[in-house]
Amino acid sequence: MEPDDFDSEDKDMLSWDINDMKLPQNVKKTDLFQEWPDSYAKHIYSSEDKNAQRHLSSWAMRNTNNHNSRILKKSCLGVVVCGHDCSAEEGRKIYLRPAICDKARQKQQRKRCPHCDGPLKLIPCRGHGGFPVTNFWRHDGRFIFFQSKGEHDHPKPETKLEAEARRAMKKAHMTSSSISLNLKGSPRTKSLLGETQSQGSLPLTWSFQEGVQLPGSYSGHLIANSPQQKSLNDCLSFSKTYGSGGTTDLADQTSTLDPTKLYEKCKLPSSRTYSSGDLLQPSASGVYSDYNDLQTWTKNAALGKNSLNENCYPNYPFPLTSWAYNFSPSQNSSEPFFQQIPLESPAAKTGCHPLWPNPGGNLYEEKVHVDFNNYIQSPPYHSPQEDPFLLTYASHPHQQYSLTGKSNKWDFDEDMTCVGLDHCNNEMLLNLCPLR
DNA sequence: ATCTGCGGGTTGG
DNA sequence: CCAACCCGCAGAT
Repeated sequence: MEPDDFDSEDKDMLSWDINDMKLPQNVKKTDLFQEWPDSYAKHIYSSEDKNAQRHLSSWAMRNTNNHNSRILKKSCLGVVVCGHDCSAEEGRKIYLRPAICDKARQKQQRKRCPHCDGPLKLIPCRGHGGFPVTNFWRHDGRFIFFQSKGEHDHPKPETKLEAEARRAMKKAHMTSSSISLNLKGSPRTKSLLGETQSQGSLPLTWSFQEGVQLPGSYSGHLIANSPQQKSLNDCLSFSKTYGSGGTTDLADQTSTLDPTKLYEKCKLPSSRTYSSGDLLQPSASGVYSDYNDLQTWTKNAALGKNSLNENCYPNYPFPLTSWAYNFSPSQNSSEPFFQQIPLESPAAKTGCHPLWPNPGGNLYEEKVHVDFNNYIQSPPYHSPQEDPFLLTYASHPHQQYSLTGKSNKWDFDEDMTCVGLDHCNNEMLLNLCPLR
């Protein structure tokens, strides 16, 4: 707050390097957790920040041995795309999250595209001098220092939450498969089910926007009353939508899914109460500190894209995953915060919202909704990198990243070769403080 | 079944 | 010496 301090503070915040013997300890202001750090970013988080404690990132980061127990190093695995570059409805592409574990990744690559059944291709990250982008985490004193090296040269994969949500969905589908057969069995639906069962990958490519609209304004409901029920329905509608293009009629299926299970993980953050005003309160958390973000948000809202949904997710408590992150909303200035938010957990992605009580805080354990988005996605205004999932909305061709064949930005030169690589581990969660 | 972190070990610059 | 990576182990989900 005081200008003077600010300057010196700023310097401290930027002049350090993760390898320095001593890292600044006079940090007055810690950063809000960044879900999609990119481009040589540096952040100083509070040691209380759960997301930081878990070394989370929405990029698929695997653990890398740097033979330094004090500094945790992780490298990016890139993103898994359809080898046939298929597009779901509306031009959406599929960007799956590479499994972190080598074995799981190999297995994943043997699976087929959830949409066209084509082969899956791993686009490796080469954003750091041809090597994967690396992230470093170091716990020191009351802070957790984060440093990123390199700039991701591929689309964002679905987040961990989204991937979990997918799995959950799949499970739900399996569970209710018998029923579903009777359900509206549109061709689409059927095929999806089949895929799901045989492939294990996401079943669908649903359209996020259509399917996920939150009912109404989000603001009020963030916490609303029976969010769970609602969300469940929403969730279901997703899948259904995907199949029929409809929207909410999954509710009827809901009952078949064993809501109990779905909700297990989905407790809404009951303790938190957010008022609609929270959404735009940048100051409180710094969330919307970025004017552009706000602008974008506004724009979306105007467009009727339910920005909330996209950005903040309203209340969708989608049961599928545990959402746990509380990312701060404003990410790199380059990322509009809504990038992916569409289906993803709102929280997860952007951090924007009301559901998060304290942006740097830990929501971590809350669970949430789902994010299907990843899978396919299409957020309109992002830059390629920003969109994790899929990206393209036909209607918003601007930044699509289509991986079209070889002309794409990402050339899969390695075509399937990449598939073979793997390593294991990485990304986020857990490690509550290993690094000393 | 996976994720995540650790650490031994190899390879190439 | 450093960086990238492979591999297996162990604890936690």
